[in-house]
Amino acid sequence: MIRGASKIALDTKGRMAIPSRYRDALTSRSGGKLVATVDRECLLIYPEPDWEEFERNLMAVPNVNPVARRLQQIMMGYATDLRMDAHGRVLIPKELRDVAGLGRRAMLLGQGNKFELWDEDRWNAKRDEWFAADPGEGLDLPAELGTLTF
Amino acid sequence: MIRGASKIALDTKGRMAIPSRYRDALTSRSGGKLVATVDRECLLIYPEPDWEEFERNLMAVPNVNPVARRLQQIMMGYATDLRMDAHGRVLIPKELRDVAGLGRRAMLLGQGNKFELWDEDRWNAKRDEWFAADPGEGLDLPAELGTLTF
DNA sequence: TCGAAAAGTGGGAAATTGTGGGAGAAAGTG
DNA sequence: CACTTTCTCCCACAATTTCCCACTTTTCGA
Repeated sequence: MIRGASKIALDTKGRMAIPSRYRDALTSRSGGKLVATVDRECLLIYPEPDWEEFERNLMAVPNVNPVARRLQQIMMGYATDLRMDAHGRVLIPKELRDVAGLGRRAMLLGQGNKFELWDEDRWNAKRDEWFAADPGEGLDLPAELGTLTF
Repeated sequence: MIRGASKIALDTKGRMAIPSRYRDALTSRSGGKLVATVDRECLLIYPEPDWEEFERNLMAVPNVNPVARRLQQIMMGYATDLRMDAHGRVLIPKELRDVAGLGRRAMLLGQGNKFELWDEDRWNAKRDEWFAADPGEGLDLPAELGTLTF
């Protein structure tokens, strides 16, 4: 499982060094091939096989529903192949950086089968907002959460 | 079961010595492999197998629910593998120290299947606040607490 | 109460990882 | 077709991590 947080820098060309602790796993899983796409506030970066699986599920959703259709358009539309270079870096295309508001300082978060890439300031704000929120606030917890023990 | 409180120091590199009374147990349980993540005000440090179990439960929660999604993002996103060195120390990554406000003096608390790691000042303040609070304040005790006898 | 062993702490230095930037190749544009 | 922009492949330096050794403090037994 991919996990862990790393503070990283995007250089002026938009390149990002994948933290070395992930590199071997990514190389053996997909030969270093990754797919990036956009989410609401950040980018998602999948090892290629995991993306393909998600893509199949995404496109299988009947798209007469306008919400489903738009999700497909955005996630598929922005999905871009990435390849690690010799130093373990990938180039994040400008189009994706713009959508996610990615500046020079970024945060890479492991999320099981994928990474999330956030602009650092945006992520910190989001996290603080969550921590500051009243714990009782989340009224509509899914049933599964009620039984979750830390 | 992991229990007990220890006052410990983080050195300038962010290393923390695991109290020796835990080391044998941790070594035999997981080869000294640990996973640290963040909670609201402190860090949580699990033996790797215990983390993996929690992780499975956490990621099994459907993440269309925004509360569940954010919990996953933060706990999974910050979950970082640690390894004890030859002296029984682990390096707490800067990203985690920053979130938990960990300075030089810290408090390590056994919590059954995991440790909590607090900045000492923050812990003392929290503890005093908790002791000072009106005992009847927590009105909606879960049923399980009602049957608990000290 | 002393001495030895264990535990806790600090820091040097090599190895690894992260970051920046040059220059040629390729692609897009008028 | 000439020109600009973007992409790749390098090399070089900076920062971090890891490994090691040394010293101080505490614990425990004789």
